[in-house]
Amino acid sequence: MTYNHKFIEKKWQKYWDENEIFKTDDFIDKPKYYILDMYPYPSGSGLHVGHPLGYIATDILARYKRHQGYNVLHPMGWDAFGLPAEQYAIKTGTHPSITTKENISNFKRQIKMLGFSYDWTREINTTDPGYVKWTQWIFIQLYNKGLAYEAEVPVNWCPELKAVLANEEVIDGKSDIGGHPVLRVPMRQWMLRITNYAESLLSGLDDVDWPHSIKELQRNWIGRSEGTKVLFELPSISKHLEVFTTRQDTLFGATYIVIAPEHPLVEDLLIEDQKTLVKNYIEEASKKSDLDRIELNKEKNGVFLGSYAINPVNGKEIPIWISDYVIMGYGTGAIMAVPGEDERDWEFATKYDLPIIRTVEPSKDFSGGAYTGDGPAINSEFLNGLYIDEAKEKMASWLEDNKKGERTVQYKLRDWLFSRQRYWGEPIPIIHKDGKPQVLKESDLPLELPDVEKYEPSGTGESPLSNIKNWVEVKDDSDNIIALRETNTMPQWAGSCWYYLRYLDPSNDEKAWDSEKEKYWMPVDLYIGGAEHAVLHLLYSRFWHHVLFDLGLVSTKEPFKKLFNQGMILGQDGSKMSKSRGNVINPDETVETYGSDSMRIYEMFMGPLDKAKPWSTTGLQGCSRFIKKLWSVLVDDEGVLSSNVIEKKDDKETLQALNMMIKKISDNLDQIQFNTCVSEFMIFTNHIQKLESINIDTIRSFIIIMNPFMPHLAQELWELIGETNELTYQAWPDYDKDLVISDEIVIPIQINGKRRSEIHISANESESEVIAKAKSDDKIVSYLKNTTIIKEIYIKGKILNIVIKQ
RNA sequence: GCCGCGGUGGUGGAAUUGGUAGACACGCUGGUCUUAGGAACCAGUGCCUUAUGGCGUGAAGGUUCGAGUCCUUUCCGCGGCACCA
Repeated sequence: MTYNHKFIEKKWQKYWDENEIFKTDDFIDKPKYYILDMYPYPSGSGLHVGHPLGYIATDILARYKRHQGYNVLHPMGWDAFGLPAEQYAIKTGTHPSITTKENISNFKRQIKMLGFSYDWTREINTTDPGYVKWTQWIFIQLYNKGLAYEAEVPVNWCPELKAVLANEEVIDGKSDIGGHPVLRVPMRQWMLRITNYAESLLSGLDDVDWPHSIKELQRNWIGRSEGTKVLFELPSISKHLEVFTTRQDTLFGATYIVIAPEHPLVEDLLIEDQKTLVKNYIEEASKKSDLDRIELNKEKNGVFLGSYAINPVNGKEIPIWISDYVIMGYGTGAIMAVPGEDERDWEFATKYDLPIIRTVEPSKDFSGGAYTGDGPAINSEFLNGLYIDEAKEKMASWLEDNKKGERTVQYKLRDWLFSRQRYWGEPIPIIHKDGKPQVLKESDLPLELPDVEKYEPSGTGESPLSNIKNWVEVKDDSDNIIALRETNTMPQWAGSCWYYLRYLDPSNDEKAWDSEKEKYWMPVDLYIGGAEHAVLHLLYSRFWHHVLFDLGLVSTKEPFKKLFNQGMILGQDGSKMSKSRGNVINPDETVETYGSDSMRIYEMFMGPLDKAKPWSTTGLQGCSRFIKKLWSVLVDDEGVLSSNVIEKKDDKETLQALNMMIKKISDNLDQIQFNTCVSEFMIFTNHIQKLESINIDTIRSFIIIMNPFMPHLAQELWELIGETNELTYQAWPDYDKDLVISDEIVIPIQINGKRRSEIHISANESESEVIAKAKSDDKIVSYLKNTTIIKEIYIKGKILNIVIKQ
């Protein structure tokens, strides 16, 4: 009987469900292991085969850890607020909650057909009122801690989407979703003070086991740089201008100042003669979208304001210009230009014929413009001769001693724009009374979304909620004053900032989570998901977690101890899977034709989990063939256990093969290397296929170690060998150290590092025996004729190299 | 431009971390079986060459008894950031 995946897979999925095999209890007396997937946004188009890649990996590890005796928490849920459901609502009038519900049920069906061992009793949905309540509650904690505030800020306004986007949602001046142009428009927004946590978020990276590249990405995003704030006197208006620089050592070479067009002192510093020019320039600059700014990147433009500043180190008057290559959002929005040592300043100075003074002696072979390398200081009085690091130190001290500046640290990280002018998101739990914001009482949570007739944003940037008068207006009975609800909603990331905490206690109505449960389960031991969330979700959720830690609400500073990014599965043509390319592989068809075990092991067999690799249907067929082969080796034509599987003692070779496989699979699982595990199964299967009979105990161990990868097949075989204990909780087999080495070893013999022959030795032969044997090998004898042996290098059990001279 | 990652057969990829390069699989070739196709099974398959032998991990150098692995230079690809002072 050939392997019937349809019947067998359904049978065991039903069994797991009905018996709640994967339900996880809190506080039981086993070491805990929390293994988390990045939960999906349930889109209308369903999964393609790339989506479950990470879920297969976590499922394998979750099952492996259960075999190892861990209490495993492995939950799944839905990130269900978001734009697509809302845009669908705008088009069709269908309420997003209906679309969301349908999509979730389709996603759940697809995820379940792959036989994952989730504890579905902990399933969460970010749009459930019971979940929204606590998302809003956390917002209130942030607000009360002074980390949420309103501000009139230039935002990324996308006219096409009629929405304001976060910096992270804008790619090259276009919206991440849809690629529409994005403009800079000032609007009232809710902001979260993530910048207060810049240092904490940066230093926390040292304590987590994350991929090097993701840590670097976050470090770059936070963008810490050390320098000084330098005070330049402005004699014409009797004020000071603050400038941030990391190159205070070049201060003697600062020949002019550039400030951002939005800088508050522009107005004061502007002289009458330059007014028209400057006003025009500012207007042009403010109209530019991000896209324009990038396109105009090549040519720097600016205008002289007409006023001068005093260089604090030598008292010289230097002109003040404006240019949009200086941006208001970073540092102080003003720079001291040192064309001698900065390429941008060099370009600008050359264009407008501004003076250039070198303050670092370029190396002899240097022939360019700005010199950014190291060298002794020149033209810099008390700094002359000092190299950059020393000169920086000395200048920083001089500035501090003379009250002309101070050392500071700057970050690139900006505050997080937290409001969206949308319907389908968590309402921000704020009312505006007498024009002042107030948070809702905890007892008023959750603040649910009202029903609306039109989902379209108002077009002026206000959310559809602003049209619902009887929702927006709230009358307080005590004073009869009408207060107005906040009509902005939270961005999609809000729910995912803390969902991993809700899994710990998903139906608690009294608290967001029970603190004893939190202490038992946290931190997440392993978190697997796509690298595209490197600076969005992963930075935002760390930020919330750091705040919750400071509030004493969680017990660990970092939420995710170990992070692993799965790679993408590409189409058969090697390009990204997408509908427009027509190269999408549907998992429904794959599972229907080949079964979920085949799909699971194929996705693992394709290559390293973190690499991008193309789908191959013939490769999948190979895995399917392997499963059929394995089945036919162990099960006979009538569908019962093969008569070759018996009580007997296995030959040594088979025992070695088994123990070798156990060792390699255990080692590889610990290192998240699944492709080689699948090879091991194939090698072992090829071996036992040749045997006339095999010990049932060997098969029992084999079934346990294959279970994480091919759980349906494993369960069926487990039943066929007559086992009645629950397979999921069987102990992982140990390997016998003496049996992972074969008795007979092949030793290659090299002459001067080139392989010339090989000899067979037994494991315990001594060096001199091996050398003697090698020297009597026919080929080696001929190579050694008429030569002198200089050296013999023997690496035990591995290789022998004989170094000779002619 | 800056930061990070990577380049191994016709293809996906192995290689105990300095010790037989190409495990395992796909594909291909030949064979067995079959009316035929498919499936299954057996054998072969890095390149050049007649067996012998030589060459081979993007390229060029270096360290070493020995380099895919370490060092230097260089080329190419991918991901991220991008006037951040």
